[in-house]
Amino acid sequence: MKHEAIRKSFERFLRTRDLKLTSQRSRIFERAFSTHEHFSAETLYDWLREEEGPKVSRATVYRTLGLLLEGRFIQSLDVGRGELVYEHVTGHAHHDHMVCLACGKIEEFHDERIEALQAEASAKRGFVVVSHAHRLVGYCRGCVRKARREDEEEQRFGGGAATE
Amino acid sequence: MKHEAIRKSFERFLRTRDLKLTSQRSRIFERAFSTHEHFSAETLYDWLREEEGPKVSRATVYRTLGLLLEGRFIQSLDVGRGELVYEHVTGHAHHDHMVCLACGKIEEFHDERIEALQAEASAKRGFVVVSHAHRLVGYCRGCVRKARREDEEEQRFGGGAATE
DNA sequence: TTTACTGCAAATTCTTTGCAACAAC
DNA sequence: GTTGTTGCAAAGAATTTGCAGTAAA
Repeated sequence: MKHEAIRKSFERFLRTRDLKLTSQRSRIFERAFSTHEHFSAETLYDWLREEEGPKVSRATVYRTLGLLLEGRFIQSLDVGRGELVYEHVTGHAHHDHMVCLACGKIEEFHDERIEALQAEASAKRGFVVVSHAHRLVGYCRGCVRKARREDEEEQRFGGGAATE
Repeated sequence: MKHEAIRKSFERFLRTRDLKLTSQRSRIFERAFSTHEHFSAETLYDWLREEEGPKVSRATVYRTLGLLLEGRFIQSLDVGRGELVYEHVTGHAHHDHMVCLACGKIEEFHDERIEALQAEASAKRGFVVVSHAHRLVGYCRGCVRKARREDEEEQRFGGGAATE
């Protein structure tokens, strides 16, 4: 689905629920869908603050994210501790995540075979799946390389004690 | 690994880090490992409050959970929004989770084939996995049945509008 | 004009922390 | 005795909420 169609869908969503299309909601929606990055409520709030346009308060960001979530336009994912992170789901194929502990980058991956096995496991238990979260936590290729380089240098120059 | 051995391992863990085995830590450890249920910090705190023994404050519960986490005796999992939930990992085979939205029950499942595909996906991207969280969210068999029965009764007796 | 929306600041929820008294080692 | 621990209450971080003014429809 392309941007234009998604926006229409959001407007329809608001109308069916007798909600109003305010300039704040519009800005939040546009900003959230103009990126392919994952973002937290705070990040989105910061973006909106830096860019020009009608003022949007933090409370409204949270409230609108709630709406987008209900409408299944976006999806939240828990990336370790702390704040929730969002990504748009409409117009974006389903996928799972790999979260890098060092740089925070979130890579997406997808494997039909895993999905099939998941379906099999839940069917066997009579469990009806509404959504699923599949997250691998570790170190991405770039950070692993970087760490390896640093280890080598440490060896070469003789470093101090290893600290965390 | 059986209980006795796990406790020894915990004591060893404390000793290597020059930490002390206090009655509070001991109680928290014993309580956490005496159940196969998943628990939150608050739940654990409540258990300790109801049962008799040396007083344990909420702060100490959090601090000790932190220690157990560092020592990989327990593992945390994000079950939807809000608080973190813990389970012991030592002496317990690896598994994934199905979380029921209706009753909150957490079922465990495991499939070697999924693990293998996960390993394949991460290897392909040069991603080094430290841990993973795989969670299916939905409705368990019991709750699905219950909901179905209620739907049938609603039809039979003619219910009002469906509300959330 | 009606009904919903927004910003603000205060409230909540979960978790962490500073500090003085206290208990392992 | 030392050094790490505890409880308490206050602090923090993320998110929610009550309310009076404001803006869509």
